[in-house]
Amino acid sequence: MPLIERLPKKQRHQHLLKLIEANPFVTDRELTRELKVSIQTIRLDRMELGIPELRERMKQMAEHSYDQVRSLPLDEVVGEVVDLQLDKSGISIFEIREEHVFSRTHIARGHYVFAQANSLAVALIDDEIALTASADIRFLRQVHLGEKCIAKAYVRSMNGQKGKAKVEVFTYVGEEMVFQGNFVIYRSTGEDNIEGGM
Amino acid sequence: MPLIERLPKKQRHQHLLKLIEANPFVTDRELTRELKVSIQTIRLDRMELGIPELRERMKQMAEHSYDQVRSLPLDEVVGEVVDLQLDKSGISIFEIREEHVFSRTHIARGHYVFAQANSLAVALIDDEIALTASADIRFLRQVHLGEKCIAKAYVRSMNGQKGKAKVEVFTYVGEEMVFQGNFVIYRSTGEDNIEGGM
DNA sequence: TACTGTTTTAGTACCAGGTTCTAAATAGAT
DNA sequence: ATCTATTTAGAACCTGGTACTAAAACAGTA
Repeated sequence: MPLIERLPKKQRHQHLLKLIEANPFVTDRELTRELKVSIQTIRLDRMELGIPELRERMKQMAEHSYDQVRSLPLDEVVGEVVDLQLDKSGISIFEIREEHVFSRTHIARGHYVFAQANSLAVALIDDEIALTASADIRFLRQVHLGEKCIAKAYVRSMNGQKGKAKVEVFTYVGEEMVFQGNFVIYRSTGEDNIEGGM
Repeated sequence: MPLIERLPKKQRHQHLLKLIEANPFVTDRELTRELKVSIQTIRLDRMELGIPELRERMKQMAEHSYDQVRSLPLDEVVGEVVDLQLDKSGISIFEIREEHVFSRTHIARGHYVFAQANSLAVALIDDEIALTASADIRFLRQVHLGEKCIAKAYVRSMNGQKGKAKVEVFTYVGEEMVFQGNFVIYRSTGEDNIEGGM
């Protein structure tokens, strides 16, 4: 019953975990070359650590991405739309996370706040294709990591079927307004009447 | 040489394509039950249609999602800055890919084009912290899947150390201007002199 | 030194989900 | 009937494993 000096195994386990995390596509055989142990040891280690075999790892990744892709169409909108009255008004919520901020300052990058507002403005328009033509925006104060942005959008005008819609968006964190934007959205009812737009 | 009535095969091919698209995780054996043909026929069909085996499909999906995750952290700046003269001008290139477009129309979502311009405008300012205060933007024409956006930014004015910088950005696809924006960027030289900004 | 227990290695059988190849059965048109 | 395309069958082989048995190598200790 060796009490001391049983570290190499634990160290190998750590090493193994790192190797597989670094490259989930590595086979057991490739790992033997890296860790200088037999393939059986690799397999025992994987069992102890609960790491599934290569094919299972790939399957899980594939299923994961498939689920994501399935839900991506919802991602045409940045932020979660919690209320939507087409051609009238809408509300969306967007939480600022690690990936949305400048790592140094933890302040949200402007384009995410813009993206939320833009997405909501576009979603509001009940039309085949709705694209942003122009926007006039103000960032009123910085938004920080962890803050929840609540964007409220209102359609201010709608001219005809081949026209532009004006949408005003206000984004709040709590009581404070952090962003304000006036969007002009092109609404094409199928025709090629767009001169510009996104 | 059967000239007529050779449709069942083509129909089966169509059916097969749809089944695999609907569920990429289906095995050949499962497909035999759906299509009422032998497993060899399924395999011949897959070959003719160039559809890889289940494991290869899963591997490709896994690699795809892995690549996506890998490339996300590079996103502090949207687009690749290819030229940068701090406080003067800069150029960045951004290729519109699948994940940047509306899946239905293949037109780029506006906020990506904005993000490229915004990122470049911020990168241009040689300061500790640079945040977008406001912007006035125009989307001049749609940008489509596969197009390369070349954004050129110029600093138009700079007032003092605690001031705002005005940056003008033009984005082109080839010769065509697709976006134009006037950004006001706050440059804080460490102090807390920002009233707003991203 | 011999005994004990852990750890590592080796080897075999087996599995899923295929590929590759050869060959036979079947269908359809002429 | 015959010719050709299509479909089916079967066997050998592949990868990257699992499951299991068994032997060796190591360590600590009595």
